[in-house]
Amino acid sequence: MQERVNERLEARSNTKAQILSAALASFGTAGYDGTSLDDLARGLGIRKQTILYHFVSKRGLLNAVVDRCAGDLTGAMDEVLSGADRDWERVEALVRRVFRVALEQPVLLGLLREVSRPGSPGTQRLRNHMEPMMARARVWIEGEMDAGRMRRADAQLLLISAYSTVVGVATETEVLRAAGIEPTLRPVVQRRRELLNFLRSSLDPRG
Amino acid sequence: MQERVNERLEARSNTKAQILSAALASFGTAGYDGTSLDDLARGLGIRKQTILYHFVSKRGLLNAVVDRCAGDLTGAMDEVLSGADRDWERVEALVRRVFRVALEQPVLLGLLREVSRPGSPGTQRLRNHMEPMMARARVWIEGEMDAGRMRRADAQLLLISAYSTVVGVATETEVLRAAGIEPTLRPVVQRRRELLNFLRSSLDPRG
DNA sequence: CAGGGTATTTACCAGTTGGTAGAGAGCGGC
DNA sequence: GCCGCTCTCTACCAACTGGTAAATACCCTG
Repeated sequence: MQERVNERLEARSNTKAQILSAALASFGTAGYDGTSLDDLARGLGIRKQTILYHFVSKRGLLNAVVDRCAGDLTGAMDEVLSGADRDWERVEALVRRVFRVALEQPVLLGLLREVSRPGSPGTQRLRNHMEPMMARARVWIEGEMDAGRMRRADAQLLLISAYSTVVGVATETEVLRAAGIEPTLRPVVQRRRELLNFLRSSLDPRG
Repeated sequence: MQERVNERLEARSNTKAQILSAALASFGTAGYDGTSLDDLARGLGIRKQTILYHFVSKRGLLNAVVDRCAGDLTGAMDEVLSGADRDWERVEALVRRVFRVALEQPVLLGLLREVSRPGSPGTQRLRNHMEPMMARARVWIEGEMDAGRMRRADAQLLLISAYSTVVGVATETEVLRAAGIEPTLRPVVQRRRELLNFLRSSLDPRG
């Protein structure tokens, strides 16, 4: 009995999850306006109304996609902020963890890029998700500064710079592909190193 | 008589130029798909068909906008590459000149961002414009390397990294605004400094 | 088997999209 | 005065957009 119920729940979340991941890919590559619900449905072999049944409206679909991505990101950050790493090691772990998400889910970067555009629907929603996490990171960093374990700097500006670097990776990957270069890890790793260097020189008291 | 002709030519290029700059702003902020010709025309107090008369199709309008922006960029780079600066000074002048364009025309950054998206119409056209200039810069840099005036490095990857940084400035400015921070020059200048540091450490033989 | 929730479908719609056809206005040259 | 060129307009359209309403298939429970 319970087994049956699980089966149905799985089936439900299967369709819903498929829509969600297809929408993520489409929003991230073609953009919100460039995504048509009809095309999306056709690609999945279903009817558009099935999408609307699960997500009410196109906007609702975007919200769900943003929620999922923001969850992945804040989840990853949360993991590190609840972990054992301390001081500079924690900053480094944070950066590496976020980059790992980006590498595992390249489409997520595309969405982040799309949704970072001012005036884009979803910007506000993403911000609502990220703000508490950013505030938490900021408070922690400023605490470290007060304790003398990190050099004094504008924490918020630092965070924004880091965020931009991550989103910039998306752009760079695309430019690489446009330039006819097979996307490799190299530039991404280089970006990560640059960011770490920048943060170290700004924060690490030994730096 | 000639005066009259000039008047008419001015009038023509006036309307056309107005459409062009309005389209640049709209494509750069709302995106290509998010831009409606009707809205664009309404904003200019003209009819959509006037736009289509001048640019044949929406795609043609985008092409014209991309052409203009690419012209501004390659023009600026050309200026430096034809200038008197040599060796590392020339690299620095190049970076500063491109950043100046970006600061003078923030909308241009928005378009660059929009058009950098893979699959976006206009990507190919932008590439066609930028490629010769990039190739020229690359050849020059590699020549400097061969002559021992610059340290050996992957010139193409360096150029792409630089390009991404410039486009990243657009993203960053937007993120700043989204974060409620009045956009100032500071982060832009900081990005420029970072890029220059990166290039110097990669290229300058003096370290 | 009857009833009820869940999921997916068909049928339909009003508004908007980019684009075509063609008329008219304003101008200089003959 | 009329022609021809450039420019802008009105009128119209087929295709597509996101979204509503309602029918139907499916499955579990009673």
